[in-house]
Amino acid sequence: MDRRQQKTRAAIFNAFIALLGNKNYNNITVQEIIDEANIGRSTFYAHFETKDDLLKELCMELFSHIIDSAIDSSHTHGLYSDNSVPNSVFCHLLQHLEENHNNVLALLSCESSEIFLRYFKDSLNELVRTQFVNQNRKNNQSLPNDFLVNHISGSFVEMILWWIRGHRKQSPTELDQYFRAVIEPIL
Amino acid sequence: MDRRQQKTRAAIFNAFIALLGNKNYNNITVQEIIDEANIGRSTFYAHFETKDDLLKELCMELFSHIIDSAIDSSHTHGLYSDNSVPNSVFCHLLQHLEENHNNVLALLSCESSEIFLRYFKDSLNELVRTQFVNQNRKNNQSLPNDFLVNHISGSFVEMILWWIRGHRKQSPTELDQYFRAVIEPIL
DNA sequence: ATAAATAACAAACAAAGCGTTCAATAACGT
DNA sequence: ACGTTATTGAACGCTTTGTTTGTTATTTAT
Repeated sequence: MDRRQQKTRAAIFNAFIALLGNKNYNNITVQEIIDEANIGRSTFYAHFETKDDLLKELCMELFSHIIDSAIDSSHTHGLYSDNSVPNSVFCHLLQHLEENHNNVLALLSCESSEIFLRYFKDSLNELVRTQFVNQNRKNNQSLPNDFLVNHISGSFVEMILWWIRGHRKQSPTELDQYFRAVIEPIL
Repeated sequence: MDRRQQKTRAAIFNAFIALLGNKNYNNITVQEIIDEANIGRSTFYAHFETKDDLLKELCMELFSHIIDSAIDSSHTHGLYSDNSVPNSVFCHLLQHLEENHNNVLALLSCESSEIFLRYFKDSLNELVRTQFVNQNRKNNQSLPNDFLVNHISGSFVEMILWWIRGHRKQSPTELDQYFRAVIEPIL
C-alpha cells in the first residue's frame, strides 16, 4: 500500500478519534475531520464514501485486532474451563484494553459510545460462542446455549462500561474476579 | 393543553417512530418527519427545537411510563426478596413490554436501538438501585453493590435485546425463569 | 535515473437540509 | 360570538454534503 495512503488514512482515523473525544458523532462534520486531519476535501472522499463508512472501517480495524489477540490467548488458556487458571481470556482482554495500544477505550468512553458497542458486542459474542463450542461443557442446564452466550458477552460489556463510567478504579485482575463471581456460578 | 397541540405532537411522535422502523436515526431528515406527520414545517419547530430534542422528549414520555408502572408493582411484589413469589418486578416489566401499549418495543427493535438503550438503561438502573436499598439484603459478598446493580439491570437489558433479535419466541414467564437462573445464584 | 502511474490538493459547484421569519388562515376555549 | 392561539406555506440565508477539475507532489517500476 502506498505510503501516502497509509499516512492519510491514519491521519483521518486519528482526527476522527480526537474529535469524538469532544463531541457527539452526529455533530461532527466531514469538514471538521478534514481540518483536524489537515488534508484536502477530495482526499477524504477518495478514502471513505461517507462519515458512516469511516466509522465502520475504524471499528473493523480496531475490534478485529482486539478479538484476534483474545483468540490467540484462548488457545493457551481457554475460557473458564479450568477453574484454577488465573488468566482467562477475559482477563487477557481486560489487560489488553487497559494497555490501550489501540484506541478502543477512547471510543468506548466517548459520548457516542453506543455506536461502537454494536461492533464490540458482535465481535465479543462471536468469541464467546466459539469458545463455548470448543470446550464441550456439560449442558445440564435448562437454559438455551444461545441465551447463555449472550448473557456472558453482554455482562462482560456491561462491566467494562461500568468500569469506564467509574473512571477505571479497578485493575483488570479485580474486574476478572468480579466477572467470575457472577458468571461461574451459572456454568 | 390545546387539542390541536396534542394531535400534532402525537402525529410527530408516530411519524418519527414509523420512520425509525425503516431507516437509521441519523439518516432521517426533519423534512421526512414533517411529510410523514403531514404538518407544516414551522409547526414542527414550534414543538421541538431539533431532531435530538424530539428524541429526548419521546424517550422521556415512553420510558417514564414503563418504569412508573414497574415501581408500582414493586410495592406489592418486591424485587426477588421472596423467592417463592412468581411475579417479580422484572416479570411485570416483561409482560408490560410484550403488551406494548406504548411503542417501546418498536424503538428497541429498530436500527438505531442503541440510542434508546441509553435512556432505558438509565431508568432501569435507577429502578434496580432503589429496589436494592429497599430490601436491605445481606451484603456478605465481595462484590461492590454498585457493580451488582449494574450487572442486574445490564443483564436484563441484554436479555431483552436477545429476545427481540430472536423474534420474541419466549413468553415473559420463560424469560423471567431464564433471568432468575442467572441472577438468583449470585444474590 | 527517468518515466509512467497514482495520490494529494485547492477551488468551485449544485443539491439538500437546517432553522427562522411572517402574514394569512383555521381551530380552540370560554 | 369573541378573543386567543396553533397551524400553515412560502421564502430566506446559511451550512453541509459529495463531486468535479486541473495541477502538483510522491511513489513505483523499469
